[in-house]
Amino acid sequence: MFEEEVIKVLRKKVELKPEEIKRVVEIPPDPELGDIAFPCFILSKELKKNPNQISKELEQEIKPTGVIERVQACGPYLNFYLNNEEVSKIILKEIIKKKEDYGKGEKNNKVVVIEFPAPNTNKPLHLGHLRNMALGESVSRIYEFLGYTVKRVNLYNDRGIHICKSMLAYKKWGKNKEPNKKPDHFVGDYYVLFARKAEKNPELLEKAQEMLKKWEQKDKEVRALWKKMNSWAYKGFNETFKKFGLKKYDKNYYESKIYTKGKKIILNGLKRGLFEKDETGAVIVDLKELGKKVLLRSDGTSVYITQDIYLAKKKYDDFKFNKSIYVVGNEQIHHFKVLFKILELLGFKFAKNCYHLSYGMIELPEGKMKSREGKVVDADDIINKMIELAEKEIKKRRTIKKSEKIKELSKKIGVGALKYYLLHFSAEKNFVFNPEKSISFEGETGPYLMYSLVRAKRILEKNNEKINSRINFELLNTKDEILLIKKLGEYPRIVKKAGKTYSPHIICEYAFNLANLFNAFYEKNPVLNAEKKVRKARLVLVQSYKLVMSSCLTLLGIKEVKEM
RNA sequence: GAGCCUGUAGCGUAGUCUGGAUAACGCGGCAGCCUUCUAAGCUGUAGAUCGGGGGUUCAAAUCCCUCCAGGCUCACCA
Repeated sequence: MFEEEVIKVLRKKVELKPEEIKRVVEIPPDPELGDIAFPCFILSKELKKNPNQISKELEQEIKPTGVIERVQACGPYLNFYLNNEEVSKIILKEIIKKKEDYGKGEKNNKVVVIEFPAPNTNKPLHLGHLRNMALGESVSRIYEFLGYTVKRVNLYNDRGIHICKSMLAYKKWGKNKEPNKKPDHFVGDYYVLFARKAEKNPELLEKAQEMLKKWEQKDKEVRALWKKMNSWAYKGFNETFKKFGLKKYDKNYYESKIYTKGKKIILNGLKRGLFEKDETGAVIVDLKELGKKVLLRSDGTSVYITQDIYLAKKKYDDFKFNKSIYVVGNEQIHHFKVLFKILELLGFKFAKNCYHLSYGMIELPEGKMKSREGKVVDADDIINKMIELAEKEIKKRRTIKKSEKIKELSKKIGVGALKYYLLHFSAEKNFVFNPEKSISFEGETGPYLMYSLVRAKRILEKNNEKINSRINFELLNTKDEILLIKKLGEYPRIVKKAGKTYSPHIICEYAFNLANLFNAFYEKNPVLNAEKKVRKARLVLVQSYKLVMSSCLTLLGIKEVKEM
């Protein structure tokens, strides 16, 4: 917001359009070098002058006004120093006034549909799903914060050969048992059992195929078993969703209900000459550089992308979205390129508003995760392990007596640490997860953020004065205070950027830097014991920090604690 | 064979879109800081030919070309 002031001043002295100035002005690498810098390189060609000389001349010509306190040339850069008191006043007043709404976008009427994590119902969720969910939930929250209406949807891959495998194993060896553990794990055990048995008895696979046929023919018995086992899976998933802190889904889609749909759309496309039939009778589309793709098999049945085409349109019919986000791993990049291209070919205008938010694989120290071989990090296991570790940490550091309180705290801290860890990488990166080393509670972590917030809350709690922004802003004049305030001022811009690039990691980084500055401030600047006027001023700063950090944590899906 | 993604201190990352000031942060090293609002914290210090090589530019981690390494993918699996 201070950039505009600088642009205004520069426009009067420089033959550049405001957009051109806006493009080149930057924040100096070191606060000592000022608040905003104008690099003079772009002028040197036209004026045929050394940029160092230009900046010197501009320094002489420009007189400080308003929030601009000082203008100084430094080599080819013209550095603008802002008046700290003015800056503090503008930023802090805004935060205190808007409270939780600081940084929020205006409510707009745009709808964002976001789909995640789209699990298969034959086995429990794993660490990859948690990355997916952390991303999906955070991006949802960021968009809500920016003023959009967000519709969270899930797609259950609830039919197919993989489901029949667990079903068959249960039928053969399950003895009609009811789940004696978390029900999705119970189902998953039969999937693993099937894989083990099928190694020696290849005919089991044929049996599973037969079962799938029966399922398709709506065989009563098979369908009943299918319903039963899927309901176990859903029950288990919902527990995990809840434990991981996902908000409710607005709509669930089920592959079993849509897998034959979409055929109409394809046949219609065929009629319009968008697609063609090959010699076997299959409907295909030639997407040139993206390759060819079968849309209907020669026997007229649908393939996976057929239902995706249907679902994309269904989502549009259901929500009239302005944006449709798919949170899906990077192994499906090509699939989504193809899907979106086909939607475009079909003439759906919403095609250009579809976005594949892809993310990288998580590997284990010993290599890739493989669910069939049991080489996976199970979602529930890792969540529970994190909670246990958090509990250990609490007991190490604090003496809290109530075990209920410890439980609640360790849950929030453990899950918070996990979420921060999963979100702090940029999404496209693969990373190796080492259960022993990866997640810590110190340094750049979720608990670090939570802890700094606890410190702020504690100060506010112990204070019994009214906090209002009618203070003397000049009193907030230490280096720590000024840096913290300026960082707080960046928040609205940061959220916008995170939304635009679907990047929760930008919030992570910002929140960490902010907490870092707060901790530095906390260390050297006593609040409650300060002289009255200074105390009042610092309380406003602490309150502002609390509001912004709290907001960051919400966007990351991390729950706050009162103590830790 | 082709396409996409990744490669930055011992380790883990940000910065790359939109080129600019001494390449930023965490972990781990080393040296300090708890009679003061919770030390899950703070301060200082060492540590980098930004995968290699070329090019464009006044200026390249960032743009272009090429090579190397890892990952993902390339019509009737989901």
